[in-house]
Amino acid sequence: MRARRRQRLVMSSKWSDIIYVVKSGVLVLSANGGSGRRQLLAILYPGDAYSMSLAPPLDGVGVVAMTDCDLIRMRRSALEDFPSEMQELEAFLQQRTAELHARSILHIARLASLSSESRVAAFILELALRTGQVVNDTATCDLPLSRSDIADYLSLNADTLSRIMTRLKSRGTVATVGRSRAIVKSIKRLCKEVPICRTTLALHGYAELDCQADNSHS
Amino acid sequence: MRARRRQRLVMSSKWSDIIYVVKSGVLVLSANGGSGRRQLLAILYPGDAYSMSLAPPLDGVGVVAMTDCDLIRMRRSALEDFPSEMQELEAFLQQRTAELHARSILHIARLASLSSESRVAAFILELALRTGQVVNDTATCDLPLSRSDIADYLSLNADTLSRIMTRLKSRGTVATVGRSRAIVKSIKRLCKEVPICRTTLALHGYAELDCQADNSHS
DNA sequence: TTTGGTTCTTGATGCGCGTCAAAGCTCGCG
DNA sequence: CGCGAGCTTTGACGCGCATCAAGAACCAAA
Repeated sequence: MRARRRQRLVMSSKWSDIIYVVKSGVLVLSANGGSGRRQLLAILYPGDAYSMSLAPPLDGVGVVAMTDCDLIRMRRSALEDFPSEMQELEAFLQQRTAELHARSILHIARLASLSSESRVAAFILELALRTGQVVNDTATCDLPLSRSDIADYLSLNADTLSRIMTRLKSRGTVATVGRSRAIVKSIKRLCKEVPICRTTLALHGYAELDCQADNSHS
Repeated sequence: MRARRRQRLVMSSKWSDIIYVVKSGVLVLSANGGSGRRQLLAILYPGDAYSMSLAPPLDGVGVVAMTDCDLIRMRRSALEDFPSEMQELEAFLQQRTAELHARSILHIARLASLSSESRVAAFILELALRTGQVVNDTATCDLPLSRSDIADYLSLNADTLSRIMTRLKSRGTVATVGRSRAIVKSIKRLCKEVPICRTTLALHGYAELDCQADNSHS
C-alpha cells in the first residue's frame, strides 16, 4: 500500500494485530501530550516494522506519514498460514522491534541528558545518516519534518528550535536549502556537538565511522 | 538465579543472546549520560523479560538490581532445542517486549510533556500500582529507588525532586515512612496531578479504574 | 546509645528555555 | 505573476529548574 504525506494510518489499539513494514518514506508515531500539545514519540525509517501493540494507549496515538511512503500491511495472525516462513518472519520482527526499542531508549537518553542544542545536532546527524547522501565527511538530506514537527519530537518549542538552527548555521556546521533540505558541512564537526554520537552512529549503520573527539573532552 | 540489591548484571552487547526474566524485585536499565551523569532509562518489574539486544550501545549500559531479585536467565538460542515450547515462548517474549516498548514510549511522553511535578506524581502512581498494596483508594509501596535514582530516572535534579516531594507531602497527596516507603493517601487525587494518568493506569493493569477528572480539565 | 557517613532537605541565586508578539519568508493557488 | 496563508525567524521578558552550599535526618555499625 501507499500513504500520502500527512496521511494518518488507522491504528487504534483495536487493530493491534496489524503490522506495517516501511519500504520507503518516513513516518512518525504521534500523540497528544498532557498539555494538549501534539508530540512525536518515535520516527520510523525504511526497514522498520510497527504494530499498534508497541504503542501505549495515549490520547490520539497514531502513525502519520511525513513523506509519501510505500508500506507493507499484514496481519500477524495471517502468519500462521505459512508455517515454513513463519520462523523467519518472527525472527525478522523480533529483530526489528529490538532495534526500534533501542532507538527509543536512546531517544530517552538524549531527551534526558542533552542540552537542546545537542539534541538538535543529534537529530540532524541521525537523519543525515539514515536518509541522506553521505559523501566523505559531508551529507545532504531532506528534512521530512517541519520545524515545529522537529520541535515536538525533541521536546522543544519551535521558537527555540529556530534559534538553535540559526546558531548551527552561523557556526557553519549545517546549512539549509529552502526549508526542507539540510546540508551537513562536516559530519565530524557535527559529531562534536553530540556527546553520545557514537551510539547514534552505531544504531544507524555507521559503527565504523570514527567520530574522533567523541565525548572524550568531558 | 538471584541478584542482590545494587548488583550489576553482566550485560555487554556481546551477550545479547541472553534473556533475563524477572520473577521478583525491581531492576533498572542504567547508563552514563552525555554529561557524565548516570541516568536510569527504564524500570523492569516482575514479569518483564529483557535482553541486551533491546538496549542501545551507550556508555556504561547495564541492568542493575534495585532490590534483591529472583531472575530466570536463559539463552535465546537454547530455545531451538525445544521446538514444541518454542512457539509459546516466542509469543511470550514478543508480548513482553511490546509491553516494555509501550512503557518506554509512555516514558518519553512523560519526559517531554509533563511538568516535573507531574512526572514525580506519575512515577509514584506507577510504582504504587505495580508494586504496592492497593486498598480502596489508597496504596502503600516500597520505594526501591533512592531519591537521586528517581531524579536520574525522571531527568530531574535530586534537589528539585526533594522539593517536589515536600510539596506533594504538604498537600497530603502522599506521605512517607522512613525514606523508602510511600503511602498514597488517595489514588484519585494523585491521578489528578497526572494529565496522562489513564494511560499509566492502563499499562499497569488498572484500565478499569476510573480516574475521574483525568485530563478533562484541559 | 553514640558515632560517623551517607542521603536528604532547604535556601539563595543564575541561566536556559518557554511564552508572547510582531515581522519576514516560502510556497501554493488563483 | 502576484497575492495570501501558514510557516519560520527574531526580540523582550518571565518562570522553572539546575547549581552550589550548608545544615538536618537517617541508617548502620561499634
